[in-house]
Amino acid sequence: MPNSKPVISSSGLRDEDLRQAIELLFFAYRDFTARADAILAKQSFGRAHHRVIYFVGRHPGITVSALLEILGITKQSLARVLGQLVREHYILQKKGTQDGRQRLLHLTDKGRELERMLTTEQRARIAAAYKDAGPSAVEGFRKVMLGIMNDDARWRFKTRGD
Amino acid sequence: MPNSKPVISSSGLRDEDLRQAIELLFFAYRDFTARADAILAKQSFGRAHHRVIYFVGRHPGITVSALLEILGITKQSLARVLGQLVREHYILQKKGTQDGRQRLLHLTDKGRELERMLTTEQRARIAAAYKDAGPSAVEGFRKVMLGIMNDDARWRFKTRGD
DNA sequence: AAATATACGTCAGTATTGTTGACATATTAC
DNA sequence: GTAATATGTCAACAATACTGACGTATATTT
Repeated sequence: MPNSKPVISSSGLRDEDLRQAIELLFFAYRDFTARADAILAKQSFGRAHHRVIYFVGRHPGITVSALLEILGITKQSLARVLGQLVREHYILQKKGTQDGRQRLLHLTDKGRELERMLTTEQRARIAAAYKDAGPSAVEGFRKVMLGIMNDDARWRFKTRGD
Repeated sequence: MPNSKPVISSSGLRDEDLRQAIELLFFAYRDFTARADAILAKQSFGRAHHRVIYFVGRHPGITVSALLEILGITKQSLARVLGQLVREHYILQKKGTQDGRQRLLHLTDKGRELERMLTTEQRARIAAAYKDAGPSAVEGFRKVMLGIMNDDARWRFKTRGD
């Protein structure tokens, strides 16, 4: 006799498949971040520092408030991490020319070097997975990931590369 | 003239694509976990409680050490959260019959109810993304996610559903 | 020019989740 | 009987997040 009847949720998809997706996200994310965390620990930085370094590197001249929105954390939470990175010269703040209230964030050479160290490992991991899976799988991966995130985050990707 | 020459990494993949993947992971995971966190906060539980509830629900009778390996945290970290869930009757511990040292973990009805509350939202999110993306995209998503995680985690999926 | 809004910083207190390290107990394996 | 294993527990600490309140500089509005 069959193992058991597949449970079909109201969406018409098998419950098992949906649960598997939850776990794919959990394990992929857990392992994806683990190595960078280890590197960071050596400099007594944490994952939060990594994220700041990453997004400042990605968007040179980003404002503090834009960074806050990306990270989805509070000003006070960011302040501790960002303050550290600025004091230790990983990040440089430049007063905005158009709007003098803004503090535009840039990586220093030191910051860029750390950023490279951290993401090299992650990029290699992605590259291996992409090569193994093949281009059409990558396209599917992108579609599903975009579908999972909120609308706000989604159009961050729509304006690029597509 | 063209925007700029695409940077090709040593893997033969465009650097931009690899960076985009990093961000897809970040935003999808961030938004995926956000709602459940909100529900949990109302019961003064956190994400750690969710993960324990989830994996015990997924693997009834799981041992403490197996759970520790899945979660990738220390015994002491788990103890606080698990102890709470046991004291408040979300999880039941049964002494192992084969090995009397083991404490096999099970959800109670109360625990199952909380589990359902938490994952209903997440399953709906996945279901919507899957439906939108289509079956072949889902297959690609699975391939890439499996490629991203470590080998240990990967064969957790190989024995099921495939 | 004065009032208001915005961008950013900072202080203080608290919760959650994770870590190390050390030690205790029950049970199984040799 | 001794050693290994599965689990629990105490204590101290660090990272990351939160809320709430207040301060300062600059822009915008009236």
